[in-house]
Order: sequence, then C-alpha cells, then structure tokens
Amino acid sequence: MSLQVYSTLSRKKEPFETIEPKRVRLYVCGPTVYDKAHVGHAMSALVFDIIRRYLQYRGYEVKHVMNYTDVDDKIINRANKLGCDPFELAETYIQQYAQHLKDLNILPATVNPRATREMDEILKLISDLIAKGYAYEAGGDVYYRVEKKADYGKLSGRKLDDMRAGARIEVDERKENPLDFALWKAAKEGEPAWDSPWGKGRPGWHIECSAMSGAHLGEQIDIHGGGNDLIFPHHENEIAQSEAHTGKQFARYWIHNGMLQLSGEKMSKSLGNLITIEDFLASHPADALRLMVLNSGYRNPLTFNDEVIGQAEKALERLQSALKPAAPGAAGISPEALKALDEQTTTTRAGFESSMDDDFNSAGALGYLFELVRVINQARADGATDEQLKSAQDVLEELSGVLGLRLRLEKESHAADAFVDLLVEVRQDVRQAKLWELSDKIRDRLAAMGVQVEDAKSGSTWFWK
RNA sequence: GGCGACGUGGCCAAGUGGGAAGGCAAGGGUCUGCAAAACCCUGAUCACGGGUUCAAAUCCCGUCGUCGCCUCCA
Repeated sequence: MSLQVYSTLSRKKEPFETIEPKRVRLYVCGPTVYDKAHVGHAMSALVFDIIRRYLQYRGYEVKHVMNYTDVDDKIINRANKLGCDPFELAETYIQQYAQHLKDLNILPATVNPRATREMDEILKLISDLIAKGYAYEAGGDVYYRVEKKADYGKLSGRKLDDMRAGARIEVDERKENPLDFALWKAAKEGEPAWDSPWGKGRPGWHIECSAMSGAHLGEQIDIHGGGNDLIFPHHENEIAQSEAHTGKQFARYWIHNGMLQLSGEKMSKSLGNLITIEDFLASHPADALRLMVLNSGYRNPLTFNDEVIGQAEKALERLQSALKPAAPGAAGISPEALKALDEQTTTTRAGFESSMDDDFNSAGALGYLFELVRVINQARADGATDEQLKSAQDVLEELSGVLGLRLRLEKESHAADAFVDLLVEVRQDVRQAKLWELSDKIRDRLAAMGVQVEDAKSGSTWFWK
C-alpha cells in the first residue's frame, strides 16, 4: 500500500501523488510574530516536521517553505503599546522562533519568506486580481470579491448564504459583500506602509501566503499545511486568491493539525491560557513534546497537561532503555534467539512504514517501536552481547530518527567520563569486599551528580542521566 | 443559529465491518547485598438507545456530553 494522505479539501484519505515525481512542494503557514510562541505553535511545527521527515525517508526531496507574517495589525498595535519599532519587534520574535525550532529538533525550512520582503510579488498578485475582476479598490483599500468565484467556501464547506445569515462581521459599506476580505489596507498615520497603485498601505493577511507560495513553489503545490483554525478564513481565502490568479488548482493536499488542548480548551492568546515554548523547554526535554505529538493522531486535539507530559517523559526513557549496552560479561544468546531478534526488526520496519503510510499514523508507528524495545531488552536480559544487539538497536535509532526523536542525547561533557569510570571501577572492588555502605555512598553521590549506576551480576554500567 | 470533529481500561492513545496495538500508572513475580533498570504475569460488555448485517468499537438514525471554526489565532 502506498502513502495515503487525508486532505481537508476532499475530507478523505487519498493516494499521495506529487506534481513532479519524488519531489514535494510543501508550504506551511508560520506564525505572526508579535509575541512569544506557545506550545501550540510548537505542536504544529512538530507535526509538519514529522511529515517532512517521513516523506524524506520515503525518498522524496522536500522543498519546505514556512513564512513569517511580519507586518500586521497585531504587530503594529503591540509595537505602539511598547513604544518600539514594529519591524524590530518582529525581528526579535523571528529570531526567537527560529531558535525554538532548533531546540525542538525541527528541520529548518528550505525558505523562510517574510511578507515585508515579498512586496513586489504581493502587489503584482493584487493588480492581477483587480485586472481579472476578482478584486476592487475602495478608498485606498483593496478587497477580494467573494461572489465572483463560484466555488468560494469549498475548503471549509461553507456557503456564502449560510455565512451571511449568522454573520458576526462588522458592516463596512465600502465592501460590496460583508464577506469580502482585504488584500490591501490603506495606511493610517504613522503605520508602516509601502507604495502601491492604490496609495500607501500594507498587505492583508491572506494575500502574502498566496504570493509567497507562488514565488517560491510555483503556481501549484503538493501540500499546504497549518493548524485547523486556519481553515477558515485564511486558507479558504488563499485558495480563492491563488486559483483566481492562476486558474489552476492551488494545493493538491490540504493538511491540518488539531489544536492542543489545555484543560479542555484550545490554547490561544486570546484565552490567555498559554504555555510558551520557552517555559516548556525550561523544565522538560524537547523530545517529550515531540513524543506527545507522535502518540496521537495529528488531526485530533492533543491533550496537554502535567500528567501527560510526565507520561511522555517516561515513555521517552523507555525508548532510550533499548539502546543501553549489553550487560557486563554477557555470554551471548543462541543463534535461534538472534534470529528472532532480526525477525522482529524486519517486522518493526514493515509495521512502522505501513502505519506512517496511512496518513502519517505516528501513534501506530510508535507502537511498533515499543515492541522492538521490548524484544531488544529481552535479548539483553537473556545475555545478548553488544555485537548481537547492534543491528536491532541501529534500526530503532534510525526509525526514531525518522520521527525526529534523538534517543542518544549528548548529556554532560565527556571530560569527566574517565573519572567516573575510575570511580565505578573502584566501587566494584569495594563491592567485592562487601563494603555496602561505602558502595552505596558512591552510587548515591554519583546519582546526585547525574550519573546513574546500574549494578548487574558481573559488573556495573553507568550513564549520564 | 450554521458548518465540522470527537467520546476506546485509572490516565494518554491507535484501530474504523470478522483477533480491542502501544505508552504511563497500579498490583503480583524474577533478578539483586540493597537500590535502580530490565524481564515475566494481571485488567476494557469500545458514551447511551435503536437499526442494518451471518458478523459492528468500526456502517445508519436518535440521545447525551466534550471540543473546534464561523472575529485574530498553529
């Protein structure tokens, strides 16, 4: 079975076929940079990182574009409030966000365009939409004419008539239809502004993505992604703009991640219930968050609280447990047992792939990895040598890596390793002499310094915790 | 009000017509000087009520509950 991908547009899984063989054009909506990013942003970035890594594992070359919205009402308001320059404010948060992505082991996008640096493309696109009759100028603003396009609403499953009925939209008599949305906003005094055929102003939110996607990935792309809160109006409007412009289908697959839930509610700035990425990383490993994301379907809401964070951290340790070295003095396991271990690695890879092929079912894939963990640990408990464990451990590490997990973390500096070795060796003599108090003291003190010592029948192993 | 999801053991969660994965927690056991780790064993009438089917957690209808979007939002 080949890769199946669920698309919001068709509301079903479809076979994944790219425009160009073995190449994927991926556009993911990035953040509006006016404040610290929270773990919900991280979830979305992680979801698409996992998708990207798996596509690469499957042999696709992925061109990944993630934009920064660096000019917008919220940025301007915030800058005014703080009395700083809006561009500097945006720059600060862009740098911070890029660092978060790095900390979270998220592969850098191929391109990170910014709205303010793509103004020519944006202006060209708006002009073309006006020329084609899909947009109109009104008092320095430019609006998209939603009624001009018959299939407006196809992504979110809405009809114009229904929307108007329960509309919570402010009335603006400059608009022909209250649902028309701004492509260009006339600048007010003191606001950042660019010259345009309609006077000084700045782009609306939706147009930048259409322009940047077109500029960096071409008229048609394979995957457009983002949080499911962007389906309407943002992505709906992107489709309208791009398809009105090119007359072609914009994105083949629309992939949307579910919202992270904090105490039963979506985490969002307006609700004020957010946990920043900074706060999270201050007290938890990055992979714990990744594991939480992996452990559930990316389209479903993700439960986020202290309990599940703790569960994820423990689960991470379990994955890592399989990479521990053989017991000291291991005698080796039988050829039959070794064969069973090899067979399990084959089963694991097959199961991993078939799960991930099914719309990136990472929770299913993880299940197979845990099975391999169990079998590796069984083999070690039965006396397998490092040599015998190696190929299974390599597969576990490789497949975990496909999910973006780093099981072998570089912990403390290696400078102290030789001293720890010495201490553990001396302690071994102490144990032989049955000086248990001293032996336990060494172990406790090492533990306090972050060294976990584990005793076995014929010796001890240790590692940085 | 409109549109759309979801409800699986104490917790998280996969599975979506025919054997209920996996992780965490809990209890019991093996190993061990002790500890830790690891290993072994133990648990689910799949929200509720109808219906379709030889067969339903999985399809259909209804009820209840939770959540998202419809305004900025990953």
